[in-house]
Amino acid sequence: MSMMNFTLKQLRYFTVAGEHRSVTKAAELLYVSQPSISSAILHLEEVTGLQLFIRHHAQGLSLTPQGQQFYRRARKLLREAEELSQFASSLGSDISGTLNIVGFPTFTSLMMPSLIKEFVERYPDVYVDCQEMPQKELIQNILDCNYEIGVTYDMELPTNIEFQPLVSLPPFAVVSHDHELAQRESVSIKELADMPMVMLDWPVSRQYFMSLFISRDLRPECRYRTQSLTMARGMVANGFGYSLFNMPLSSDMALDGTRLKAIRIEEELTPLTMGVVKLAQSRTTPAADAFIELLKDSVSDHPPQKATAKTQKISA
Amino acid sequence: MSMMNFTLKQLRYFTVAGEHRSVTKAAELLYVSQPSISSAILHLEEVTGLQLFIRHHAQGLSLTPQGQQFYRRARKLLREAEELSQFASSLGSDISGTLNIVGFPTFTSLMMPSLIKEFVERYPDVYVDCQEMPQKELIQNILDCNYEIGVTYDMELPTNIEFQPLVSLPPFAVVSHDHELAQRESVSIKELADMPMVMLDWPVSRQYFMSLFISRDLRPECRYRTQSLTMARGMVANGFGYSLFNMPLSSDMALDGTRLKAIRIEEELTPLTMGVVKLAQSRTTPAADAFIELLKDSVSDHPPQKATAKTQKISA
DNA sequence: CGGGTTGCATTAATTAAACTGATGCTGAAC
DNA sequence: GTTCAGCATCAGTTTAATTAATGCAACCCG
Repeated sequence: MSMMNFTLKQLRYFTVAGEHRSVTKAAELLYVSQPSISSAILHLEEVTGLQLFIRHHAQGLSLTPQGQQFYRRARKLLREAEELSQFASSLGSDISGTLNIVGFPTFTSLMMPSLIKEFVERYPDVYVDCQEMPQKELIQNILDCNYEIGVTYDMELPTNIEFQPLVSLPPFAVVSHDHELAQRESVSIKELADMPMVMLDWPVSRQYFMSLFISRDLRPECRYRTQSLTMARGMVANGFGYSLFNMPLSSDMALDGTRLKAIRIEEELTPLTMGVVKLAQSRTTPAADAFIELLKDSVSDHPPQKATAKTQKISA
Repeated sequence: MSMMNFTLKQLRYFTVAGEHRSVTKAAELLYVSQPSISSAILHLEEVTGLQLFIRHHAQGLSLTPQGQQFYRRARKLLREAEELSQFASSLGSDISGTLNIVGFPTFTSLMMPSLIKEFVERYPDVYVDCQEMPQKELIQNILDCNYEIGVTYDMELPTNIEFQPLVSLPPFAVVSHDHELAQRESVSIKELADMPMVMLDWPVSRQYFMSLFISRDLRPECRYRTQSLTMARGMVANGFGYSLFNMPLSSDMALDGTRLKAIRIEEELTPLTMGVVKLAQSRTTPAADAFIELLKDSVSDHPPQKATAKTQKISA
């Protein structure tokens, strides 16, 4: 198999010789010796079995009819090789092509749509593919190079994943507007431990929320669990209990119209850090660099909350 | 200029490694050593400036997003190179492509249309380009390789033109149906010399017709000249004089309806030989070979006149 | 018609490139 | 922690490309 017994260089030598009807001229133009051209042509004639040129003694060459047909196709191939070469260099320098992003569910649905919109407006040559999925799967996809960058929490990351922190998200409590805590300005974690809790049950965030209690030798009254953020909001708003979030509420209304309220927690709890993950060993594409830059700008302009937030501010 | 710092072989090594996510596997499949694959990939990464693969220690490679994009284009180029290779081998073996023919005017208009029709019916993959032009120009075009084969007379041929005789065409006289010779079965060249003649004035045929007289120390009464065969027929049919032809009349009627008659010449005159010309040094394409074969068959089945014709038979 | 010229092919020697076997190195698996 | 898998590196070798010099055959010109 693989009958390509010729090289691009030989094709190039051949075409230039064909264009100028001269081996000698081609050698001059290509800055090589005349026998190099000659042998390239002979080699092509050898492997194709065609007579590509007629040699007019003392006055150059001319392409045979077969040679002309072969010439056209050879030129085409060389053009395409050149295009590949330019494509490769544009891949390394232009902000274009496809950018594959994967993000942690809550954050992604909340932040990415507007962010991607701004990004593609600024860089219209980029096509963005953005998916959301749980942490474990996300990391696996980054490891497998299915996605170039991920946007998620600094949790359960293997050593060969590089994490670039974007924003620090301390947890806060959420209650319904008629909850006993609704009028309080702040609440302690110790108080919360005795109240019924609605647990947002993502694989990694659950462990995090649990650790907030356990590190203080507390045990939350974890009465309800759900994997849906919308569901959790609804349950809290309907008075099932409080919940702990670390992404801003964005709206104080649950899907059924009942209302929520965010309450600061008095203790300084270890925040979750949201950031960009990628393979440590992989260079980023220009498109990914640009996206990360935009992400940083976006976070510093409109922080979901301040990176070092002591007090809690929830955007309406 | 010319940034193609890679070879087809390197692209091939790269793509196979990409497909199998393994340098080692690619080396096995391609029957080369593992460092060969490795260095090809490194070279490509060098010249493109891209990181094509991520090396997972002890468990192969995977293509980076950039690597995937480069891979697709590389595969495309390799496919096209393979196609070029196959195209070249089909050029040398298939009866297909374009066949350029050039012919001497009278013969071409008379014989080629039906011949080409039969040819393309038998070999539908061939596109035939057939032109007619005077001898000098025809030969120049053959020398310049603008046409692969020519169909013409064995006259004024340079040494590096190869001539393959097809049919011998002795000249005959043509007169109007009410000419004084019209009822004669034959006429001598000596008689004709004193009669008014209509000369078909092609560059080479004129010299030939003149030589028929001059070699016998005769001088024709060359009253009228024309470069148009149709015109010559018309003038003869209208009684301007006789003419000498060597291609069959094919029809005994001139364009205006007046009639012609062919008369055998008593002397055995040196015939013109019609044949195929091509560059001596050039191999013929399969299509040209097939065409020449058909030409030979056609001539031997329906000879314009017998190659050694003594008596004159004119097809209606 | 012969010497000079032109231009491709050939040759032999050189240089560059590709290839190989062996070894090193690093993370993964057990 | 030890072994294993798998890519990179190295040094030596084989192969291919390149070159300067020469050969050769037709064209050109006086």
